[in-house]
Amino acid sequence: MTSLKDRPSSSSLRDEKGMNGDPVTKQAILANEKRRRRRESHNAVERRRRDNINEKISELATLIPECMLDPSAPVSSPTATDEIFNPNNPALSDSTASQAKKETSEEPTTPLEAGVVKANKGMILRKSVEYIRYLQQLVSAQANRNRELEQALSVYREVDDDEGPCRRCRVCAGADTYTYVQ
Amino acid sequence: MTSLKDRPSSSSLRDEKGMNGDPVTKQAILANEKRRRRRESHNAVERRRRDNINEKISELATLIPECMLDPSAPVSSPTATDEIFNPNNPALSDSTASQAKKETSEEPTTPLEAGVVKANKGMILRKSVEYIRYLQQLVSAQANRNRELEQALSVYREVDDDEGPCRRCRVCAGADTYTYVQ
DNA sequence: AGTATCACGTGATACT
DNA sequence: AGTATCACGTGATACT
Repeated sequence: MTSLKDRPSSSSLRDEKGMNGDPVTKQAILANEKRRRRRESHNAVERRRRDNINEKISELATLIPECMLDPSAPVSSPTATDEIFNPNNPALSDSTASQAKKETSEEPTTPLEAGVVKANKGMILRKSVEYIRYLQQLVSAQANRNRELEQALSVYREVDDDEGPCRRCRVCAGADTYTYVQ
Repeated sequence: MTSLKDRPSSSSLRDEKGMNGDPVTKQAILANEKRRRRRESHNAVERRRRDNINEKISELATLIPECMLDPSAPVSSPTATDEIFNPNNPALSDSTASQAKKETSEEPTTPLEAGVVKANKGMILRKSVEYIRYLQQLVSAQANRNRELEQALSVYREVDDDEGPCRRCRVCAGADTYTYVQ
């Protein structure tokens, strides 16, 4: 439907320099002009929106650690809390200087076996979701660990708070001479 | 350019049931048919891609804490490491049950002063970038804090490591009955 | 030839 | 009427 919209924009009419005073023609020209301006404005707005979104996606791509983009990344199950402290884990390597993808090409190997997949938008968004989940779990685990440590410390330190400077702790520090009933 | 592409798809021709054997017509019909199928396939592919991207963006929206979506969010400077442990900070409230945006409307207030902005794609992506940066800083700060605590603990515990199980620590743990030489 | 990617322009729609 | 949002279809393009 709306098959009459693709009229060649009447530029050929306008260039027909007679500029005849036919009111119908003039009206049509004006209407077309108006539509043209509105259309172009609309296109500009849309292009800005598009660029903004793309810019943000590119920014996301720079934030997720590069090792998350490279391999096939087997869609880690969202409840992998155990692996959080695994040393060869993909986060916090640096996250400020990344990206690049230089690939000094020597042979035309298929990009699949090279491990570089050029980072689709879909890929980037998928990895962003994954990364946020990972970071959230990491923060949570660290908070737990922190609480444990704080509590363990408080065991030593609460004496200090209650009774002035902790002598027992000092004893612990110089532990070669402690005496203790069983 | 390409103003001849919008031909009405020849459905009117095909319905002209004569099915005349004109080879030119038949060829044109076949070509159109082929183009139509390719176009529709292409559209389906593109729609799938679009849906995937939109799904991921919606997923991101569920991950970022809702308080980051609501207010005007003054584009926090990326070097705000000091505020990381500020208690009224936008992360880790729950992050599993969020979103919603119910807004039991009473008066037609302008959405700007209501603090609900309906979450554009651009908004979601912007906030995702912000949130990842925030989480990265938080993880880093927590790691530092953890190292401090571990070290502080090691001051007390290195004795234990040297001389077997720490008895003194057990005394500390049951600290209400401890006897202690002034 | 099939199956992806992307940017683009456009109509529908909403808020100002 | 201006300024946004969105989904859609389409051509260009690439890899298989």
